[in-house]
Amino acid sequence: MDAHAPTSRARLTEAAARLFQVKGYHGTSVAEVLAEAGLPKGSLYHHFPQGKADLARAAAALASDMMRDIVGAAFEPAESPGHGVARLCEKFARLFERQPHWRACPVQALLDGPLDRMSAEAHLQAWLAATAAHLDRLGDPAPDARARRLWTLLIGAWTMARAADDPGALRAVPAMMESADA
Amino acid sequence: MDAHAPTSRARLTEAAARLFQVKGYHGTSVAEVLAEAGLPKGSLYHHFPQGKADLARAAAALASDMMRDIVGAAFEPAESPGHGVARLCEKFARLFERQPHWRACPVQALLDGPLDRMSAEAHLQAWLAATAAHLDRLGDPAPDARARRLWTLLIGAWTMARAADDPGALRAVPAMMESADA
Amino acid sequence: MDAHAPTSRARLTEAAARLFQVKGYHGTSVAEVLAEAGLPKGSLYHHFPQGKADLARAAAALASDMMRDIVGAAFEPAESPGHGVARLCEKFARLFERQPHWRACPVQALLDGPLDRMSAEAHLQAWLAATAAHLDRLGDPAPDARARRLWTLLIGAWTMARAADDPGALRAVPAMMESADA
Amino acid sequence: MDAHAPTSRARLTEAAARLFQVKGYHGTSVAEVLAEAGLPKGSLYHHFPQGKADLARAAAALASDMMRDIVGAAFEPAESPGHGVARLCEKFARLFERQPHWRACPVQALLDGPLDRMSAEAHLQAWLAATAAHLDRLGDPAPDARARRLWTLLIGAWTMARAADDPGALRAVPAMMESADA
DNA sequence: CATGAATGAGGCTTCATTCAT
DNA sequence: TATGAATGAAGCCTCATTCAT
Repeated sequence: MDAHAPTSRARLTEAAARLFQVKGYHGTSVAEVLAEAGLPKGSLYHHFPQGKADLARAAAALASDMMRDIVGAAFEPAESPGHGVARLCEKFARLFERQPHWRACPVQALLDGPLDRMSAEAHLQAWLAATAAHLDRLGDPAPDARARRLWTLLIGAWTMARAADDPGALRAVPAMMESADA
Repeated sequence: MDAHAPTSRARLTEAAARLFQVKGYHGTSVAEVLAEAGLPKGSLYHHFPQGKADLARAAAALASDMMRDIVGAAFEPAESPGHGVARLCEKFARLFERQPHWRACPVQALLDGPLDRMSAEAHLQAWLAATAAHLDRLGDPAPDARARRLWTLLIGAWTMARAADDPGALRAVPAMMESADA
Repeated sequence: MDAHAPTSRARLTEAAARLFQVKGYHGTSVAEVLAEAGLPKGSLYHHFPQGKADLARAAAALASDMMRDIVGAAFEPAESPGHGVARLCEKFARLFERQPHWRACPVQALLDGPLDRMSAEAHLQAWLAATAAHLDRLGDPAPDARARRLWTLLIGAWTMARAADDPGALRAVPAMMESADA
Repeated sequence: MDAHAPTSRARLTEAAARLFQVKGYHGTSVAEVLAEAGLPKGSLYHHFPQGKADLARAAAALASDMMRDIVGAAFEPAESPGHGVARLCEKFARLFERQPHWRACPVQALLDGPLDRMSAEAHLQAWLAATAAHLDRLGDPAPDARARRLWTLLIGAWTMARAADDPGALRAVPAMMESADA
């Protein structure tokens, strides 16, 4: 009702998205999600009748929407495909540095837990499609292949960044996009 | 003791490596590991006094050794860096197709569970170093950068292959290594 | 208020009577009752301030009234005690066949849940008394004993019918009433 | 191992049989069963991997065996069918008086909870068969019909005894067996 | 009067681990 | 050494009920 205070459902979804991303679906208890959201025990099943699995689906949808927004915010002011790629990688590097739950690759969260593979792939394809659309708009001659290449590198780099506890791998992605020797 | 029949400890480690890779550390119960290994309930703590965490460390070490062997087997008969890369990607694609637990990216398993980040990175660095050594031997002018690029792409491609339920992404990696436009 | 459309209270009572009879008081949740009645979550406590226990009392009263009506409908057109008994047993057999919730013996429902034993016995005595009155009117020489005998057999036969998934036991009651050898 | 101290499994089964008979399957919590058996929380699933439903099956089997023993003990010393019937009813009346959990009709317990109908009927048929065998041995001319009649009356009488809080109904069964006018 | 949201106690079950044999 | 039994904390979920609107 109140547009300013987030609803209980939204708080649960946000808390779940954060926790599942860092600790995984099985590594996160619903009690933790409720505590993170600041809600009492019984309030989960009112908003998510299917329980934890429902929560995972909502969290994945939220993460997917956020990712689409981040891609949009990175590419919209860009003046060239390369500029957009650089902006996106830098955004991810800063998220990695500043927000603990962004240290885990958001794509991995889609593949853990009860989200069926088809839904996970649909989310991933949405990100690829959004990226390709921006690349196309900016004049990239092969937007689909470039988007796929970019995301392949991003996922791998994110995993390496996490293992190294350093966002350097994410910042190295633009150079890897430009040349075969980087 | 018997060098031909796998010992109980080895069977536990192998079962754990398989299960942790697919379902994650928190998604796998010790009961499942014991069932997969075909061993009785009480036998875990004889071989792994620290319990599940011990098992995770042993499983990671086993997976790491296997990966080093796979890299070696791919690069040793290779006649050029590109040939080695192609052989490695094809090996991974076939593992993905033929063995269910290889559908999950083996690097991800290092980042779940109680393995400390330093150990996970050490395993990953070992794979990078082994790959770089082979590339160097085969005459690659920038073996470290190429190894890093290869593994970044492999990790990303593996994740995409899993989401798509198709090893095509892994087979596309060699082309991505060669040119900035692939 | 509307005499033609059943009120919310009546729909709740009927739903509860049906469900408690089949699944028992503890086996039925208030959410199920509300769903069966097609009413929203919050509406129970407007009609039954004491909640589930209140509902159980109303359901028992409703079942008791229905039973008295069934006994009346069976015996009123009867031309002899035996005819009335036969009609009553046949009615029960048909209810058993046609309405799922009549597969469970209605007397059992009185003994589960928060209905105090005195109330349960009062309902049962009312059925016995109604039956005895009809038998007396039809000229039975020992109406009380015959009513008691009839209901003892009916309760047992109903239980057997349910276990056998066959109303035959109910249809066998009239013969058991007539002779010691049936 | 020790033949004198009942095993944990036996204590659980006995506790469950008692509690399910009085309070019903849904009205009894596993915590209550464990408390009644004097065992800690985790010990149920070691002996009954399927949990509460398994416990219900074991409890029904135990109750069924006990009933067969009671029937045997009543009829073996009997000198005639009528004598056996009288002894059985008196035994049940005394159980009703002396042991709280025998106030509930043991047949009803078979029809509550997860025991499938076929199993419930099998138990009931076993009691009928045991009773008929004894009646036959004692010279009853129609043992099957008489056994069926006896159990129909017993089940009904037990229910009435419970409602009345008085075992009189059970003690009235022999007379009902003998004559159509009782 | 009517209702969706909220609430926390308690339900059943699984867990990793320890113990007695 | 090897193992089935034991253990209780913690897991997810359902429950009957109350409340704010």
